[in-house]
Amino acid sequence: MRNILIVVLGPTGVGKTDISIELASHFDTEIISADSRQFYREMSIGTAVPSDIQLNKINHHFIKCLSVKDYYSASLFERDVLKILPELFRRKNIVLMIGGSGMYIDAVCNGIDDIPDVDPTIREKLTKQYKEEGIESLRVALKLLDPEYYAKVDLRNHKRIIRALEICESAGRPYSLFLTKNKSERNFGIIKIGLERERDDLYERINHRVDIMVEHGLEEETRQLFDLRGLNALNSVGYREFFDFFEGKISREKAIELIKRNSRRYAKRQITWWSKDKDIRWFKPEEEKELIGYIADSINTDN
RNA sequence: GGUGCCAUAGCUCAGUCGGUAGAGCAACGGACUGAAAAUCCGUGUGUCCCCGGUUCGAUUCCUGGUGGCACCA
Repeated sequence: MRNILIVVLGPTGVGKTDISIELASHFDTEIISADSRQFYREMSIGTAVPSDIQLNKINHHFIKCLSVKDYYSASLFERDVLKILPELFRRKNIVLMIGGSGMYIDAVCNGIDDIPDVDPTIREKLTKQYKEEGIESLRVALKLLDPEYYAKVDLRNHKRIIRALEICESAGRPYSLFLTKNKSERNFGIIKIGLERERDDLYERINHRVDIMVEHGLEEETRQLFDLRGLNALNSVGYREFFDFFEGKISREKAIELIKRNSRRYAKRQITWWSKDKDIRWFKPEEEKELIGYIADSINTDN
């Protein structure tokens, strides 16, 4: 039987964790987390990592394996997942990958173009330029270095422009030359499962989950990370809002309210990301039997 | 029971000296290749409480309801 990676995705708060534990038990396998914030061991409460009970019951990978100080990326995730998969497939025919980080999931499923590494000081320099001279100066540079990308990039999004510029400068060639969009071949099958809920239901769960996080000590977890708040990993929902509270910019109540709102908006962005992926088969969380049946059928048909 | 005030977007409210309406928040839609829980773009979504009346035309003025609030009993 061919090896298969079963990807379970869905917006934040939809109930991925609980179902993934059920699925892993049922199919007797392990879980790869594809959540770009659950990687960090300093961030537990605010990222809703699986409970210790769940972690003890099922073998998890890529949970709390990094420090917020570490650099990480979708590309590194692709590399690291492809590195451990052969060993997992030696033990199990199917492996679960659960998460909500669309780009990370795509990197594993489709691959991501090979683009040279960049010296961090180049990005720092460009970021400084952006802050001091504004986005127009970045546009001018990009138009010169990579007119092709300039023509199609969102010229109001400084992160996209900085990314392109740092590659141009670092590689000495236009960024657009590296973007092949070719899909990588994988030597395993992939089944994508999406979990969905009615919007009202999802938002209610998100709001409630934030209250639970606060009860469980999110404020304290965040306070301990205050000095590191400039790090990218901490530019995350649930953390940035509390940092603003600690700095006196907003009230505690406002911070909690904003965590709820920003979580809802994040969920919407996730839904948008997956809306065009026709390979995803969507299920409601209560359709667990159908879901298990679908996976079992897929395993038998996929060759 | 009486008197007064109010009723407009999901919420809080503004406004139209009569020509079918707009702010904030919330919400909705979209983009996305090593920062992605990031970053960026777009969109008012409305029986102006209800039934009548006056008027060419009523969300606006008038009668009567209904609901809410306040005060007096």
